[in-house]
Formats: sequence, structure tokens, C-alpha cells
Amino acid sequence: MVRTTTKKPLDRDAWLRKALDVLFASGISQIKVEVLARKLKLTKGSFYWHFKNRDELLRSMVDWWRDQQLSFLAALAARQVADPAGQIKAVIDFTQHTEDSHHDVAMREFARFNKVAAQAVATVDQQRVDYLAGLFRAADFTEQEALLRARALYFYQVGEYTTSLAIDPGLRDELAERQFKLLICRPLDG
Amino acid sequence: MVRTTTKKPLDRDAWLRKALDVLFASGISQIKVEVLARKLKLTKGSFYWHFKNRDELLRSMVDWWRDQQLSFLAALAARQVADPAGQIKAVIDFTQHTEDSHHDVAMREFARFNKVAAQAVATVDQQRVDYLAGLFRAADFTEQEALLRARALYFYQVGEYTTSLAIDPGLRDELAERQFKLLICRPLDG
DNA sequence: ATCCCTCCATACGCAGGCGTATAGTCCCCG
DNA sequence: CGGGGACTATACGCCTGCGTATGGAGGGAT
Repeated sequence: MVRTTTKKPLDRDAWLRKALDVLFASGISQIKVEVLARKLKLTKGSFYWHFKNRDELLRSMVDWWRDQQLSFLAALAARQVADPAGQIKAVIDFTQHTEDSHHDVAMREFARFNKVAAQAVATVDQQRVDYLAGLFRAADFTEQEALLRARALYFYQVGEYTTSLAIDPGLRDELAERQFKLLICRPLDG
Repeated sequence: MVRTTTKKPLDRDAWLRKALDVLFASGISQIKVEVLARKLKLTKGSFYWHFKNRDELLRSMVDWWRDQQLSFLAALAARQVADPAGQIKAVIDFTQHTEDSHHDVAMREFARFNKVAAQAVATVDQQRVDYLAGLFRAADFTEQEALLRARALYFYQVGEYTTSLAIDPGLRDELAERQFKLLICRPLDG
């Protein structure tokens, strides 16, 4: 064997996972070495053995999130598109009932003053919209109309978790349904 | 006269304005007494004479922003609605070419872990959507369709400054135009 | 058994941030 | 001109956070 492999990153990952937990739950301002150490019942000595400094942890967090998002999207995009409209509907239903929008919020906050995080968020945003635009193109919309609808759909999802608009869950689902109809409708004029 | 009035808040406002500048430019994490003092070429002694503590400053900042947003919206809503579609278009054009979306981003970040700020953002969000929904109702949409379109429009704007999607300015304007057409189009079915 | 490598604890220095205490300056009012 | 209130500077104590230095503890290999 060339290397013993897969023993070293074991507890480094514990730090990384805990850091991501804290990021998603409490924001980037709570990513502090001492705080994480307390939560892990360890001390800084451990941290600075696994990581060069705090910034290396931040970069690792960004890498993890980006990779996970991109592989998820790659899996989606790899599937053959048989029923574009149905697939769009499926995306709406999926994001409507998932709760990892917290991750997005935290990453966007993180990205505001961190170039590495900003780059990752930009990449993920772009890929997501590209994927959605592909679905609308497959539904026979022109390039520009597909892009508009992809952005409209994506922005609607982003807006729902970014803003603080209280709404009845039933009404929310109803609006999602109507929004779908609006997005697949053909413009009345050319 | 019951009070001498309007001399005391003079330099208190200097602190407040500078704090808002820093908030909008550098985020809530940079709102630190010493930092502001340096920028104002003053010392903490001044700050703690005008404010009880840092939290009182934060509350004042929230109050200022909420009041300013609500009075702006009140002025808008007070105008008579003659041409709903035109007014919707005007809103799109306005927000498309204004640059105080930075304020919103900063306030949303602020609001994430501050109840006072969260309440203010929630109120402003609600009022904005209410206003937009009113325009769509005036354009003869049903209550629910008006709400959907108001949210879609608002979320589109929020999404544009929340996400990191690079786009050519010309294309961006073009899409705004097409989005307007999409939002005022009637659903094909009932 | 011993040596070494991995991993962690402890202790330290340094910086910056909050809030307080206290003394000083300026200016208006009498 | 003298006093007092409004405002500011200085100095301090305390805490928290980053990063380093150093001394272990434990386990596998020879």
C-alpha cells in the first residue's frame, strides 16, 4: 500500500462537520475555534493540529458545500429529460418541502465578505439556473424565455426563504401551483 | 416651551448616520463602538454619552430604516392609481436602476439574529408586497392571482440582488421587460 | 520494552471589543 | 467672571478570540 489512507481525516472531519452545523444554525459569526472546541469537548490544541488556522477551516467548509451542491446538481442533470414540465413541477414540489434553505442563507451571508465563499455561491447559483433553463428549453421555450423562466422560478424560491413574509402553508402550496402554471404559459404576443 | 428641543440629537445623529453607513457598506459585524469612533475621529467617551450601550444604537438604526422605508411606501400608496399596468412597469424600472438594494441585504443579514431588526424587515417586506398586490388587484386580477404576481415580482427583485448571478446589463433589462409581460398575462385556464 | 508518531491539553502572549470611571474642555447663563 | 451643564478624552478592568509553544498520553512497530 502506498498510504495508510483514511485514518487521518477522521477527526478532522469531526471539526468540519461541527463547523458546518454551527454555520447553518448560527451563522458565520459563530465559527470560532474556542466555540467549536467547547462543543466538541476538545481544546484548541486539537484544532491547530488538524488545521493551519481558522481560514483553512473556512475554506474547507466552502469546498465541502460546493462539492456537495455540484454533485447533487450533476446527478440531476445526468437524468434523461422525458417530461420537462413534469420535471419542473417536481423541482418546485421538492424545494417547497425541503428545509435546507437554511444552508443557502448561511452560505450567502458567509459569501458577503469572503471571496472564496462568494465564488462557490456564484458557481452553485449559476449551475442551478442553468439546470432550470435547460428544463425550460426542453419544454420548447426559446433561449431567452427559458432563461427568464429559470430565473423567475429560482428567484421565487430564493425570495421565499430570504424574505420574512408570513404565509399560510396551504396558501403557499396553492401559490406554488399557480406559479407553475404561470411559468409554463406561452406569452400572448410574439 | 416645555423643552429646549432639537439641540441634543445633533451629534447623536452623526453616530447614527455613520453606523448606518458602515452597516450598509460592511455589514453588522463591523458595527463596533471603537470602529465608529475612529471613523468619526472621536472616542468611546462620546458614544457612551449619547447611547446607553451598543444595543441602543442597533435599535436606533432599525427604527431609522423602518421609518424611512414605511414613509416611502406610504407616499407611494397615497398616490391615486390611474394606470395599474404602467405603475407596475414603473416599479420594475425603478428598482431595476436603483442601488439601495445593499441596504436590504445588510438589513436582512442584521435581522437574522436580531429580533428587533427581524420585526422591522418583516413589516417592510409585508408592506411592499401589499402595495404590489394592490396594483395587480387594480389591474383586475383576483385576490389570489394578485398576491401570486406581487410575490413573484418582489421575489424576482430580491433574487436579483441576493444571488450572485452575473448577467449582461442589456440582457437584464430585456428580461425585466419580458418578465413584466409574463406577470400581466392572463392564465390560459380558469 | 522502547521509540516514535499521532493527537490532544495546558499555558501563554497579543489584540480588540464592551462598558465604566474620571477628569478635562467649551460655552452659555447668570 | 464664575459656575454648571453638555460633550469629549483618557485610562482602566474584563472578557473573548487567534495563534504558538510545549509537554504530555497512547498505541503501533521494531
